[in-house]
Amino acid sequence: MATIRDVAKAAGVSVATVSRVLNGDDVVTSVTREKVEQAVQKLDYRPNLLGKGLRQSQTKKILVLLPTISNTFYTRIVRSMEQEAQKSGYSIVIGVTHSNREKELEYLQMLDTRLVDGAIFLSSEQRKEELSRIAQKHPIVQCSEYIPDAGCDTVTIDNEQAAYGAVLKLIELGHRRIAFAGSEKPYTSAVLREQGYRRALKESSIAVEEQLIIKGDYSFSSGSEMFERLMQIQDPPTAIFTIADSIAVGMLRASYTNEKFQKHPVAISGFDDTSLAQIYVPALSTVAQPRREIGTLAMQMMCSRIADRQLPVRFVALKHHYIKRESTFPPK
Amino acid sequence: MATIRDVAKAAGVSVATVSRVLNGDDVVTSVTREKVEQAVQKLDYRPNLLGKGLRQSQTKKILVLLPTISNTFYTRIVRSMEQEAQKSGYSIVIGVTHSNREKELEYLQMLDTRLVDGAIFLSSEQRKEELSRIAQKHPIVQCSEYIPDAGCDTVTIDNEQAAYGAVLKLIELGHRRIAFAGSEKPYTSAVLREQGYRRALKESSIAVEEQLIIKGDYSFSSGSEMFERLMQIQDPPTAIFTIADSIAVGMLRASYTNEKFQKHPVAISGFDDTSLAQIYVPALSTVAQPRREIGTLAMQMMCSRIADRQLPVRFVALKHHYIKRESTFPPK
DNA sequence: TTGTACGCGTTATCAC
DNA sequence: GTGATAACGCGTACAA
Repeated sequence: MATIRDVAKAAGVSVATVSRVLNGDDVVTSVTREKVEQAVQKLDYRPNLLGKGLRQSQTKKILVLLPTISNTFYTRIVRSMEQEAQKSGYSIVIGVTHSNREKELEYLQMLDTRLVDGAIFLSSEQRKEELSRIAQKHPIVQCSEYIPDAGCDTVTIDNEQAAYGAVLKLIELGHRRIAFAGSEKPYTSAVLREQGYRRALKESSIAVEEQLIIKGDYSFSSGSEMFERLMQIQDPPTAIFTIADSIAVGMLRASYTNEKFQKHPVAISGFDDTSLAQIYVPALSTVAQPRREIGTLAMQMMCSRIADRQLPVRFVALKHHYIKRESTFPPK
Repeated sequence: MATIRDVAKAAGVSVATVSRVLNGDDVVTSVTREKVEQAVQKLDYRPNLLGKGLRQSQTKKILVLLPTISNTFYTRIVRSMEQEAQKSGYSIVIGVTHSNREKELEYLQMLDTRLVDGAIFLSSEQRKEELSRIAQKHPIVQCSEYIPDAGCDTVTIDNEQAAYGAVLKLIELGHRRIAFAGSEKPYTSAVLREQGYRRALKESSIAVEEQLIIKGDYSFSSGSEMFERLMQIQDPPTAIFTIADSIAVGMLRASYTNEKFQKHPVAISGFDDTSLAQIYVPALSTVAQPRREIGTLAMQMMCSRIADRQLPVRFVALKHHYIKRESTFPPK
């Protein structure tokens, strides 16, 4: 591959001049500029970003860390990040961590090794202290899922309030026995959503029954299993609030499979409004996060953080909204 | 951040020695090694990959280009790529192209600019000539979706045969009026699947009716629309072969929404065995690709290609298999 | 066994 | 307006 020196030679100028043309320095005369551009064209020259990055200590790449790509919740967030990044001359690359702490650290090496200028977490398995330490050294933004007080910029929603509102909708429909299906792992969003669930019940003078609170992971099959478990309780719930669409869909699947429940369907509420929610039968009532805004703001935070490392740490909670579809109805 | 020079100074040795320790050169005595390692520890030193990459002309990163992350079909492929890459000291980063040619080219710049050592396409919007040109300059592998004769290594399945087999299953169930729902864009897989569909009909002495062959994109809504269109035909099909689970699910959704079809359901066959297929109601009959093997082999091809650019171009088609579930049944 | 010095490709600071 | 040259951080041939 051609280097800047080759171009300089071909154009009969110095490498300095080539660099100036490449970077739009307007001191060069149009004649020399023309010569250089022709040489660039002819040699199909592309600047080596390693050399450039080495010199400038930046590569204009942002690393976006996803726990998995199998959740369509991330699609629009990532897309809006991309668009926002482009405005500032950045582009993004994605690392998939599979919720594995080692894998995460491996990807974060790209910060130390200067391959990327910053990293945005959609979810993290790090401890608060570790994350805080990393954020001290590098531009880090947390997006949607987050670890509290980790000393890095965060954009999310009010998970407690969102869950509270969703459970209230079930109560308004007439439900009194409402189960909570959450996460074994204490993700912040999961913890807060449970708190919202509990508050909604309490404020409606409904006793919180610990046996109606069960936990698993975010897979369809976990949802199915949790459903079976709940239905084995003597006096099963008439409604279930879940912390994820995937769990809710797993439950709906289980309720369909088991004929016993087809005549007395259970109201099920999801979370995140993934593409699954509208396409499933029955369509899922769920909480929608402003994905576009979340992604855009996260990237804005990243860019401003890179521009000024001394900025105070910011925490923003954007507005969610509830979407009523077919999977919630009055108790039968 | 500390540089190799800082480490050298702290350890009281030369940068050369530090470099040797870092890269496991066994000529250094254990005493000096110890000194260096302690200095590395103390300064929390991480080699700058830009410097290293500049020197060695490689970054040990592979770019994986996805058209979208909202298709769970890619999840396992990407994961097996990761695992295979790790064996050779590589790691992967993902670029999402949104099936946009410009975006693709933008990401491919990372090859020219030396940020990654190779790129694997899960789908490409480039023309054959352009792709061929790029593959001449850089290690390129096509995976699953591909452009024929583009002069780059390819791992996929026999799409024609897979479609042929799936349509045959419908014929065996007794269907004679079988529709084909494909893609407006002439993706290789889509074209081949249509050929397989046509061959299955012909070999079963069923006339191919062009009005039963319709096309759209891969979205749920496109699937729904295509279903509506097919059902408006005077003598509608009793079965539909689709080239993607997403299309099939969109169709099932539409058939549920429209009460007219609930009593005379249409058999629908999907493609790819995404996570949706087993969770949907009815569960989807579909063609499964060996995702793990596809991803593993693609990465093996990449690594061997990097090791030897002169290797002959390879094309491998792995074995698919058909999965019968609830969405296909005899005509009613 | 270890150190010196050069080069990888680029940008930026000087002179001219 | 342009050119020579010193960095950036690293690996390695060569010398010691």
